Amino acid sequence: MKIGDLASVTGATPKTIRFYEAKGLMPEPLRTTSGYRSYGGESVGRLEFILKAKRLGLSLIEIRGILQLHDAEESTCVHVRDLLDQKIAELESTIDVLQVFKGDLVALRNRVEGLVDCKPLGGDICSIIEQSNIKGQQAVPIAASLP
Amino acid sequence: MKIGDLASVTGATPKTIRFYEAKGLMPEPLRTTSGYRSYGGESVGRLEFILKAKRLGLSLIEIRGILQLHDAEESTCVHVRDLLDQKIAELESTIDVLQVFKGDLVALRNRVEGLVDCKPLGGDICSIIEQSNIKGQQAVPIAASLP
DNA sequence: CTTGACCTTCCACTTGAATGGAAGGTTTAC
DNA sequence: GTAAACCTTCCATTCAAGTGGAAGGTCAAG
Repeated sequence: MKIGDLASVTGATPKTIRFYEAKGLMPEPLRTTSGYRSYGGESVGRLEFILKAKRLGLSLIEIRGILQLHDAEESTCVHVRDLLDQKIAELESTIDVLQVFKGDLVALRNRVEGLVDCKPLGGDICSIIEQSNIKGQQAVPIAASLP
Repeated sequence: MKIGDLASVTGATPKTIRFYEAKGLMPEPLRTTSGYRSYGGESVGRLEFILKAKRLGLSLIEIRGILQLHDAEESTCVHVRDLLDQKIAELESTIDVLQVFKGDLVALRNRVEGLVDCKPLGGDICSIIEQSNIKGQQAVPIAASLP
């Protein structure tokens, strides 16, 4: 099975498969005499596992950690469950933050409901923003990339 | 006012101020004879505006758009309100996605509650992940960077 | 006069997960 | 036998919003 076959079976691209190999997620496959990567059927499972784990929100680093445990023939179960717990906790905290933030934005938005022309007096640039009072040091990243 | 003064008044760093200048958010300031940037008081307002807008979750590109309207002496109000509406809609959709996703993760987590050793049979790598069935093509980015 | 705190420009690096493309070798289909 | 479709490696680029650091100029205090 060549890299393009593995790619089309799993829905990945050859580029991505080589990238996962370089990152230590996919093992180095056998090569044909001409140097082409040659995969066995087990590679399909491995790659599908990676893609599935990615869909669970695990990073490539985390997935590599699981695969290394597996490759060392150690149980991955407890480790993976801890990872899941951690992801759930992160999700909860993210959702909380976003909800508070959305509340702030909605409040600001409602306050400026009727404005049509707010060309500000004095040196101000935009009174909507200048009258905002959002706490926090960092921007909240919104919809960075979603499924 | 030198760049370090502007930085300490606003809480930014000189690096960041130069960066905003390079990106077209801060105008090119006057220079002293020795080449030092020399800012007037209006620069404080401008930079504070940028920092405030960032806290509202606007990107530097979006902020630059507002500033360009302002610099062209056009009203920014309707534009900014639209931006706010858009951010709020994005937030809502993000929160929805994260909540569904968290539900999926919790369900999966509960299903594997009692497992201690899940060394999988056959060619499987980790039955927790292999028994997952999360839809969506992309990973969900969790807590990428929060305030 | 020298030390240290500023300032200047420019270039590279960070994170994460790939993707784009060049230059060249191979295999398959007709 | 040749053209298309693959494959290889390697290097650069993407996105965002900066940060790190080097090499060198300037300014104020003591």
